[in-house]
Amino acid sequence: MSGTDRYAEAVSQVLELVVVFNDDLSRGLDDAGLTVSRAALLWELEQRGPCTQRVLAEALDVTPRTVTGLVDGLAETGFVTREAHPTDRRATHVTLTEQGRRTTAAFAEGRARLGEQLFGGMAEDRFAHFCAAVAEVVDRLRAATREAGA
Amino acid sequence: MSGTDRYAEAVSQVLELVVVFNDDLSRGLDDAGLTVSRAALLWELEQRGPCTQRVLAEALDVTPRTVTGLVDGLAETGFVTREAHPTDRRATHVTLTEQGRRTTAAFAEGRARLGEQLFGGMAEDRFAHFCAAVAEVVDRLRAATREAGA
DNA sequence: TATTGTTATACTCTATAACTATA
DNA sequence: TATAGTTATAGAGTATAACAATA
Repeated sequence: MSGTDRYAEAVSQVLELVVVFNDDLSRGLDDAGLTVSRAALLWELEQRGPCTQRVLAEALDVTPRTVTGLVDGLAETGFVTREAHPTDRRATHVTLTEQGRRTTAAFAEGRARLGEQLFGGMAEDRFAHFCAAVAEVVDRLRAATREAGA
Repeated sequence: MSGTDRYAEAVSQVLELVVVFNDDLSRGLDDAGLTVSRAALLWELEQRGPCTQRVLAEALDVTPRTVTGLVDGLAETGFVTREAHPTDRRATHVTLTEQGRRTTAAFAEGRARLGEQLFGGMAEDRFAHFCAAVAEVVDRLRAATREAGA
C-alpha cells in the first residue's frame, strides 16, 4: 500500500470514529434530556459563568438567533434561566440553575468513565502516541480551517 | 496526573477532533452543494449500486421517511434519479446520475488529499500507533453501543 | 449610530403515525 | 396480511433579514 493510500485509509477510520463517537454522545445526552448543541452551550456556561447570549454565540460560532432558540429550550427544560444583566438593560445574563450545575458536574464524571472505557488497559506507548497524534491532527485541521476562512 | 485524569483529558481531545473534523467535512461538502447526510447516502449508493429506499434506510440507520426527504433533495439537485424497480412496482431504484458519480469519485480524491494534509510527514511509529488506537477505540465504542442497545 | 436580542421566514434532518399502492 | 414509500405533523438546529429597545 502506498503512503497516500494508508493515509486515506486512516482518514476513513477517523471518519468512523467521528460517527460512532457522535452517536454515543447523542445517546448519552438524550437520556439526560439534552441535545449535543444544548450540552455545548451548557458546557460553555459552566466554564465562563453567567454570560450574555452574544458571548455564547461567538463561543459556539453560531448566530445570535440560534442562541435564542437554544436558551429557550434550556430554560423550558429547567437547565438555565435568563437573568437581568447588571449594567446593560439590552442584554441578558444566561445562568445555570441548580439542575444545570448538577448536569455539567455529571459531564465531568461521564468523561472520566468514558476515558476508562476507551483507553483502560491500552499499552502505554500506544496511548501516548495516540494523544500526540490526535493533538497534531487537530492542529493541522484548525490550520486548514483558518486558511479556508481567509 | 492520575491515569483516569489522563484518560479524561484524552476524551476531551477526541471530542475536539470530532468537532473540527465535522466542521471541515461540512464546509467541504457545502462547497459541493451537499450536506453530511446527503453525502452519506450518495456514498452508500456508490458502494451498493442502485438500491431501494428501504435498503438505504437500514444502511443509514434512519426511518424510511427520512430517506424520502434525502432522496427528494438529491434528486432536485441532480445527484440521483428515482428509477422503476425491475420487479417490484411498489419500490424505487435510487440511482446515481453522471453528476452523482463524478461527485462520489471526488470524495475518494478528497479523502486522499485530506490524508496527506493530516498525516503527511508524521513519524512512522506514531502514525502506526494512532491507526491501531483509533481502530481499538472504535471497537470499544461499538461494543458499548451494542450493550446499551440490548 | 452601534449593539442586544427578538420576531419573521425558510431550509435541513429527524421522528411517529396514518395512508396508498402493491405484493 | 405485510411491505415500500408517501403525506401529515412535529420538533430541533441552522441561517438571513427586519425590527425594537437600549447604549
